[in-house]
Amino acid sequence: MPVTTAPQSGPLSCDSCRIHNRAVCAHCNADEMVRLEQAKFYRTFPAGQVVVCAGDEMDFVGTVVTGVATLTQTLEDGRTQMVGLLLPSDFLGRPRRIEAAYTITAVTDLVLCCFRRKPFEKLLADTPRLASRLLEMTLDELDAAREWMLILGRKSARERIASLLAILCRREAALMRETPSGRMSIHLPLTREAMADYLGLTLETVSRQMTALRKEGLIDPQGRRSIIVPDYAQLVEISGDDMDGAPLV
Amino acid sequence: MPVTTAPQSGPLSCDSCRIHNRAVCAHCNADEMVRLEQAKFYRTFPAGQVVVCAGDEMDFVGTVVTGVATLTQTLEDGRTQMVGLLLPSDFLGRPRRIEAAYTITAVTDLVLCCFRRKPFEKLLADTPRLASRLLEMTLDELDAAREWMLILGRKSARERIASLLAILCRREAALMRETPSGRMSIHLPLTREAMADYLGLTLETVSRQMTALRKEGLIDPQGRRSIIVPDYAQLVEISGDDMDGAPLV
DNA sequence: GCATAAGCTTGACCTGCGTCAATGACTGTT
DNA sequence: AACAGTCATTGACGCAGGTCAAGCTTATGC
Repeated sequence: MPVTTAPQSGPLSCDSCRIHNRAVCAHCNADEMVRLEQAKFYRTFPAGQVVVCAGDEMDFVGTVVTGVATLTQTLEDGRTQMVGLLLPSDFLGRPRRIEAAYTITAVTDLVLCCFRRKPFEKLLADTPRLASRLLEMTLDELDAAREWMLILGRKSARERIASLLAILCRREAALMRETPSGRMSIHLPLTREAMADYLGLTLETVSRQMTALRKEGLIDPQGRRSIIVPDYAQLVEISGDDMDGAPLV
Repeated sequence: MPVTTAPQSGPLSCDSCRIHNRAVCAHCNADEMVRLEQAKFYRTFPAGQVVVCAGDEMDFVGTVVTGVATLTQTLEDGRTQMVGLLLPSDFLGRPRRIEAAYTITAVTDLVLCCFRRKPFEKLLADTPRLASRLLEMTLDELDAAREWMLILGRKSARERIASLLAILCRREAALMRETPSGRMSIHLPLTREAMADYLGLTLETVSRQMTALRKEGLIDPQGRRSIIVPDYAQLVEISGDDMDGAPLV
């Protein structure tokens, strides 16, 4: 499988790391960063590759540096539900757990900043600032999961699509340290099938609703991986939310 | 509103606390427990009462000592989704956040062991064992939320009901420090409407599926708040899971 | 260039669950 | 006993979204 976007792998320095300020190491001081830098190592995965399968042993934890990965759960008969979408700065793996609870898949080329699990647990115990940041991030993830539960439990297909696009807008804006508004252009790394797995729908339904939104002028697809949202507020309007939602990471 | 089960409120000692070993304070040593004991206070709520509304200021955090509470989210048009079910030993509130993100409601008479938010944040910062336990509990809640997402996104009504009952079996067993198996009797504190809010269904659908499961002999309701499960394994069977799921808290 | 595959769109049809509505069961009150 | 209120059950009906199937677009390999 060819690597289409060159992953920035190799020994990056934490000084120049573009996700440091949002990652698990964000609150560490200089001394602590030295220790982290000594223990870290990078791993890369090409688009489409499985990072770990649910149930497999996972002897590392890490942070997404570039690319996108998904967490998915599957029933015996093949029904699949995405339960996490990992974007740059998101943390993966769980301290003190050996077996992976979910299947992690690289959906684009992926660069991870990793730590072996045991040494990371030691660092966690010795570095309150690291532990406190991890708690904060986990609580944010829990909030995101709960917003997602509302989508899965109570929203129509149309509202679900709009909700997903709105979430991606907010993420995109957060990266630029802005609040989402007006006309926006977002990157959509997911296939229709991945969107369906995210939203608890079938890929046909996703496709139909995307077509409908396009025809109504609510979205304007640019090629296969990018979308222009002419009016963010309008998107939120039809997502069913009343806009006062927490600033979802 | 009459109090039907006498809440064990009043100044309980942490020594005799029946949920200590599963609560946020579980890993604290004697010194730390002294400090917690000085800061704690109990609050009680009668069944049906709202503890806090989403968006309201919440100046405390706490642990469920006895009773059951729910976290719910609501869309403007009234659609409601439960996003958390708080049983004894579960933690509520979020350090460093003032506004409640969800509506918390007592579904039975409820006793909470509370701390004012600010002092608790101080304790968290000074007590690694407290912080580490809170992280562990939050990660467990995140796992539970993700299992729930699979239910909401991909399971049929029948499977959802079975999943909920299986989860309650596991919780019931965990309380007794056993693994669920064979014939079990579980307490069901939720109304049909609350079950529907949990499962992303309507109360009519819940009622119909409960009737169907009863007629098939998979459950045997005892009055309105209690159910006998003749065969736990069979319940898991029809829940769609393949049984190897994580031991869900 | 063509071949193959992966992903997307669209149509026709069907079904599981939601909606609306009536009735029943239980509990506490006067 | 009669009642009022809450919660649960059951039926009739309709529709949103699932299923199955065909064809289209775009990308990649030879």
